[in-house]
Amino acid sequence: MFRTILSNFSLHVSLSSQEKEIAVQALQSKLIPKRSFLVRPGEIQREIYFVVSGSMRMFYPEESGQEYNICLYPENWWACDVVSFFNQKPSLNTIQALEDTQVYYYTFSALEALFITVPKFERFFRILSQNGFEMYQKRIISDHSKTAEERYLDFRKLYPGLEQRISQKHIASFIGITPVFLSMMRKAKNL
Amino acid sequence: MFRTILSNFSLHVSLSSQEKEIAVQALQSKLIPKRSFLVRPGEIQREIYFVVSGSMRMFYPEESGQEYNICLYPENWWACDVVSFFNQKPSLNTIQALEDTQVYYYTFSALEALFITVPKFERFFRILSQNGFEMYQKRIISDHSKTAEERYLDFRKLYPGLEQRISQKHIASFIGITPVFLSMMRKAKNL
DNA sequence: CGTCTATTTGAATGTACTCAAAAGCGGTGG
DNA sequence: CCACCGCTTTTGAGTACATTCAAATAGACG
Repeated sequence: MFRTILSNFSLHVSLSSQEKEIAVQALQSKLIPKRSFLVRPGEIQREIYFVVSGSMRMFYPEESGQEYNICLYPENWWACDVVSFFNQKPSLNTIQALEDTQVYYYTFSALEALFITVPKFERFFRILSQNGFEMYQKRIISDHSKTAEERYLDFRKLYPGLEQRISQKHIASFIGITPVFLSMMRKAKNL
Repeated sequence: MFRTILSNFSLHVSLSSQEKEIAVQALQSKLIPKRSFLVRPGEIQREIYFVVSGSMRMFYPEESGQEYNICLYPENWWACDVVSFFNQKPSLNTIQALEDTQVYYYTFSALEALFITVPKFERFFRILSQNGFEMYQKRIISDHSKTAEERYLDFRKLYPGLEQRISQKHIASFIGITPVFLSMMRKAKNL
């Protein structure tokens, strides 16, 4: 049952079976219906989610009503406004389920407790944050150096198969183009 | 002498005079000549720099020879490839002085020692990282939502006065446009 | 089935880029 | 200290990439 999350932990730390047990005990789980929200601007992110199935997005809702997808979270991704969660300060963003989504999650306080009992997890989540940091740095470079087509292909490499599960407008928003242009491009280039 | 760095610390942590003393003792300082390099791709970032005067840039050097400025660091900024430094893994980027630059710095091991004697500094540098994280997230949204002109004005707000000290091609690279277009835009709009 | 949203299509437009050449500026050596 | 060389910025013309607006079509959901 906890196979996927345990193998995710093992990407960065190696755990004894006892440590695995402790980590798993502290987890909670829930099903998030499509279109429902986990965090909204002004709220503090109090939980960090591991996506078992389904997918979510984090977006910045501009005053104009425009939404900018910052990150997509399919299976095996950790979904969370990292800045809000680790500083327990209000989020600027919204996290929303794009499909019915099954998650495991730690509350902030459960995670604090886990850090004390099994300090390795501090390392794990530090690496997780740093990977996010690196991913965003690369996105900036990619936005400055690549065409929409290249960014679309990068999206498909980063999130294999996801393009068949979520609407094109969310993909367009993620790569920073209009849905209209994504549609034209896909047709013109047979993508 | 350490006024600027101490007031920088006090943005996020409050320190006793003894703690200040310890922090300052662990600092080293050096002068980095214009155009010289602090980190190069493949090297591990072993020091974290506080800019006292002058300025530096971090850029990603593409195979093609093209360079993409990821961040600019004038006075009172901490300059460092965060990912390389905190994980002590090879950097992908280059850090270079844009002017003769005076810095204070901690080596990685000096900082580790400081974290043990004055744990508050762990908090300080965690907040520093998270601020970087947040800044990059905002850059992505900005790249997806704003025009070159708006991004140029944002640049000038973020780095007051810096536009008179560094070459336009570095500004253009930072905001993700060509130097030619920056020049045209500044003329057309009297910026 | 009907409504609402998402996608497609087309035409016109705008923003930013490329290429090329000229002008400006800064550092270096004679 | 001046002259020259190399790099940066400017200027102009032509082009490409991506957007907007609008209307038609297709899909999803109650």
